[in-house]
Amino acid sequence: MSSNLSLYNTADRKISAFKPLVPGKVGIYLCGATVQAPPHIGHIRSGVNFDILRRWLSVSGFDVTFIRNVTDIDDKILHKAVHEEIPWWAVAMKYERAFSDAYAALNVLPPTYEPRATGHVTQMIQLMQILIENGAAYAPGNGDVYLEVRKLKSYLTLSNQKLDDLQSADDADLTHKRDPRDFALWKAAKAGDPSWPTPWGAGRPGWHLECSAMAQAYLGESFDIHGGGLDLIFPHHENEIAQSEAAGWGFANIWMHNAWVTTSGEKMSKSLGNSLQVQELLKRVRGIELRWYLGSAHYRSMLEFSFEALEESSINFRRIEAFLGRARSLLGFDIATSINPAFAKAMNDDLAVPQSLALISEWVKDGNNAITNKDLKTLSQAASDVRGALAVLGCDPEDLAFATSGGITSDVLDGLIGLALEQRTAARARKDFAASDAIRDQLAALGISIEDTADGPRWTVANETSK
RNA sequence: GGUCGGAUGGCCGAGAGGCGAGGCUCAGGACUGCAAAUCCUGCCACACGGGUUCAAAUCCCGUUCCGACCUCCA
Repeated sequence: MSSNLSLYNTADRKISAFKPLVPGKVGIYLCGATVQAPPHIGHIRSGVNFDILRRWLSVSGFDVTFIRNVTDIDDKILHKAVHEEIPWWAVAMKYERAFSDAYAALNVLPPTYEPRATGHVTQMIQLMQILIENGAAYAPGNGDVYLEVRKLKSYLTLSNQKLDDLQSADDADLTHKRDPRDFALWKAAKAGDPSWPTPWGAGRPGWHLECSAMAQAYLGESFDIHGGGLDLIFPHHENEIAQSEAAGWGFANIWMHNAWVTTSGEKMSKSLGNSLQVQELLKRVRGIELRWYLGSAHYRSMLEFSFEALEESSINFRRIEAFLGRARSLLGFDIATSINPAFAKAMNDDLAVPQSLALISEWVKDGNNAITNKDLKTLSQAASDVRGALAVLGCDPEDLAFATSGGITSDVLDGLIGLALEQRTAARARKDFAASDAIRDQLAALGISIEDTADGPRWTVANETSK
């Protein structure tokens, strides 16, 4: 198996050939959600972008182990628990479910493993033990444990900053810290908060520790790719690197970061209220359409959100979907999936999805022409190239993840609508267009659109969400 | 103050020295009883000022504007 994949690495800000640590295998760790609110499209864009990476690696022949964690304990969750008057773990479960539902609706594959922070306290304690033994971390005795960043031989290499240039935090408390920039691996228990016992006192994990511990637990001391949103570069990923390298681990080879969904040029703001939550947008467009939109820009480019752009993108997708529907009925068999070399070349170039979309448009055009020309060979190839590309992008309309109704069988529907269409065809034959148009209008009122083709009428059910 | 990124046609969105990616919208045309779908044609953009080059959206210098991060963040 060989791959020509090149990826951009935040660490050196260059695109380089991807070389897995173990030939044929790839380990990926993606920072997942802190489950303290329902997911918005920014969260899910990250999920979609890395899902495309994962699917492409799999299609390229790699055996992929994909880890995406759940941060189920942190300050915000505790605050929310007080606010919602339910236990902290109930808050975490509630929003973890909301994320899982959103991922599923957009056909983001479940990770190979999806570890929760609270399930890996043992690994975190082990890591802290190593760090303290190595002299990299210290426990001042109050139950906190800190990493001493001044002692690190290299720190802030990912964000290319200098320790002394950082603005110091307003709330830096030097009661226990040796340096204001030392960060907490472990936080001493406060009254009423959940805590776990450790050799240094009871407490709960700091944000950064969990990822180092869980990445090592599932992927080993060194692994291939670590991903997350741009904003995680500092401090989160810097601190993960600090912890893991201070423990003597090689950690991540490649760092990949997805860009924002922006509104009016700015990082998505809360001023839009709940309207950009995944569940809200799914009332406007189908999951497959939302995914197509979120995946359509390059993962390192800002995606400027607007409802208009979302709608336009959906129209574009429906055109492709309609083509596959026509191709399938014309060919009379299920369309295969094939990987066109041009598509592979684009995807291998740091996941050039926008280029891939241009290719798909070309193939759809070729395929439509082939339908006109009754060139089934060209049609078959175009359709399978389109479907193969859509599958990698997670937008294959045939994917069971997007299956709609299992109710009335299509045979029954086809028969019923066929009856109406026979009447209409008869009316048209005798030039009774008033009657034929009436039938078409009545079907349209039911959400069924009719297209007259050279081979007779075709019907499709309009999308419930797009009428 | 430090670090990082951005500005491309009506809109979205690629490209990173040389044929105007692609989509959406709009206009015209073909096909059609009409419609729909499809196809064809058109709409010649790269923040500003200099420079390098036979050739610059792309490289260099300068300027303006916008944004992200600096210990809560996808």
